[in-house]
Amino acid sequence: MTTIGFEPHDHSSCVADTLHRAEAECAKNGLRLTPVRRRALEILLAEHRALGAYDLLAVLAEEGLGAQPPVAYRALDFLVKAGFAHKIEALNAYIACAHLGTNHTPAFLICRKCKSVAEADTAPAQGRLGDAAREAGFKIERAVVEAEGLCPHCRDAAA
Amino acid sequence: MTTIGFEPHDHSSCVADTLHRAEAECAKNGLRLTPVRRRALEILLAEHRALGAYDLLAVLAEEGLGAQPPVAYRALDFLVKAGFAHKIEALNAYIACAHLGTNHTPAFLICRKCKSVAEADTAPAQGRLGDAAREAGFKIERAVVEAEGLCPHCRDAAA
DNA sequence: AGCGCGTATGTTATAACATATCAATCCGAA
DNA sequence: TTCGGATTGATATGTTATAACATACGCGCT
Repeated sequence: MTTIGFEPHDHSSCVADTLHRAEAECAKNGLRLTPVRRRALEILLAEHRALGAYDLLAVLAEEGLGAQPPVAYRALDFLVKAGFAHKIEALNAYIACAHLGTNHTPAFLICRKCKSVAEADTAPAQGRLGDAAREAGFKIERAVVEAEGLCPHCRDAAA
Repeated sequence: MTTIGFEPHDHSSCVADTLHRAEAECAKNGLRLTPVRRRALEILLAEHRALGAYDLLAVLAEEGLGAQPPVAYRALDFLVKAGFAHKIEALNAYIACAHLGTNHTPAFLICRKCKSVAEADTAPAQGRLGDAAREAGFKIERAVVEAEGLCPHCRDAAA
């Protein structure tokens, strides 16, 4: 699976594509992509960066889609549960899923300079972490894998 | 490297041992293990669980070692920077390092039931995550690897 | 001793992130 | 069409983290 986020790409189609997939998923699973939820996903999709709940809320509020924290948190909760977005624990922030539709365990590469975030896929439970867990008798249900550092662009700029 | 946290072990020596190593590290590197810092480390060491900054603060406050948030955050900041403690991002909480002195990239196994946390070591930058990063041209500086699930004990209890 | 400097602490206030609760409303299924 | 679950609206509050500024302490220097 490719790592999406740092490479140049056709972003408008990347956005439209994800929205379509999300709609299809909802139709299939009886979920409702309501206006707030849909708009929240669009806002997250607008950038390959993580947005804080209150950043999202600010945009929604401007558009009259709700002004209180629960509005943003409910929308984010829905998107995360549906697999349309992920929470970046190291940033307490949220990002649209870049691999929507594929069954995946996300891993993130977070640039500390420009704040862009790429979503890779590393199946951590099958690697060394899985080995360590097996050895300890631990049953992994969810894995958080986040790497912080410099993206290709900022790395070149620093050199 | 072994995974410390779930197995029965001589905890009082595990605590004393870590404190000694921390003192040695400080002496070697010109760091100061002041009363608040030392006590904070002891408090974290008391359990193989993660404590919130305010949990730590409550204990420190009881003992007259400071009553305001910055006291706890400064102590935690020192311990983390010195490598004596780690932050568990998925819990917004802190835990004493179980492998103090060894040069390591920690990975955590977090039991969602009993909240115990084991520290493993998986060198994630050399596994699949490292491969993905290399492929993307990303330079990893820090990696957060945290698995949530059931520890051996709670797993057995559930079955 | 007195001074200068850097580290650590004390204290207030506030920023940033997140959830509880309860009432009102929507919308599909029976 | 009415019931019930899902969604939204709104207020309040809980939790985690940091900004900002003042003060105290340790230590080398003269």
